[in-house]
Amino acid sequence: MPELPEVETTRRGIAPHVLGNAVSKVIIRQPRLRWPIPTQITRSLPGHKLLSLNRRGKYLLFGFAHGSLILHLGMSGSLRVLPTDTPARKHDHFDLVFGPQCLRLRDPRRFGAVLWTSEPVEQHPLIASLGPEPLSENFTGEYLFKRSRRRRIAVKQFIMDGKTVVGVGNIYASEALFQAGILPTRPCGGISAARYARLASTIREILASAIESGGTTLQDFLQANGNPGYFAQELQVYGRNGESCPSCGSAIRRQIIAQRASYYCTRCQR
DNA sequence: AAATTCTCCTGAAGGC
DNA sequence: TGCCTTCAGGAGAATT
Repeated sequence: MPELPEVETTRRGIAPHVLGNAVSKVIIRQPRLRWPIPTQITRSLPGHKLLSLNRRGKYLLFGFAHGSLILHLGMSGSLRVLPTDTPARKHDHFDLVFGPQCLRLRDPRRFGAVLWTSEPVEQHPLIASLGPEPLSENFTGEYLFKRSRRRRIAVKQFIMDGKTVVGVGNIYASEALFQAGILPTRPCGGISAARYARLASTIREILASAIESGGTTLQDFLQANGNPGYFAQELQVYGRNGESCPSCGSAIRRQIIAQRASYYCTRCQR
């Protein structure tokens, strides 16, 4: 599923194929994603050149002179650059056609989104309320410490909240907490500044290294084979219920926290 | 304000 | 083989 590193990998993968090119056509096969795809873009986009392709959290932002297309991959979405005449398969809901090549959105579970705004994109409600980028300067242990005071939710929930920091999904939350030695159920408001400093570092490191080796995922993406994530092998605790902790050897535990499967070592994480 | 629950959807996996 | 049930999951919306 697309986590922040995979969205970034996607962005880097498709950018050279579409940036600077003019949209020739927009195809909406299934408008019912998380929100309806605005049909106006079939009329308003053709003829316009794609000027920028940025990422904010897990949102991809396609910049045009007269507005921005906001795209989210949800949990099963993928984007591919294909020859425009490639027959659409099941779940291929949306095409942005650039002459001979098209950008195709496939999303079996339809948790993704395609939206349009003619305002500055950072003012869009979905974007405006987002927390800092985990790889930016603003994201520090001190920030996490301050934001968590007088709150009681589990620290795992806290770091998965997009208002706290963007891009930390269920998998990387478990991994970062393991690397930081913090119990995911611990109330966020009682964690020290020193431990948050370590957590901010592990979040940054994990996401950065995931992006770093995103090339492999990118290739799969270009090969259009819907391959599973490269990182499955790198994961220390996620999905490893009952297996031994790579650090101390004791059994990894699975526990549902806020309706999400969470994995941790009861010995290494306090 | 903060926390919790609900919701969208489909494919995979498990039970019988 | 096949049908039915359960579950996973990103994140905004609704509710407490």
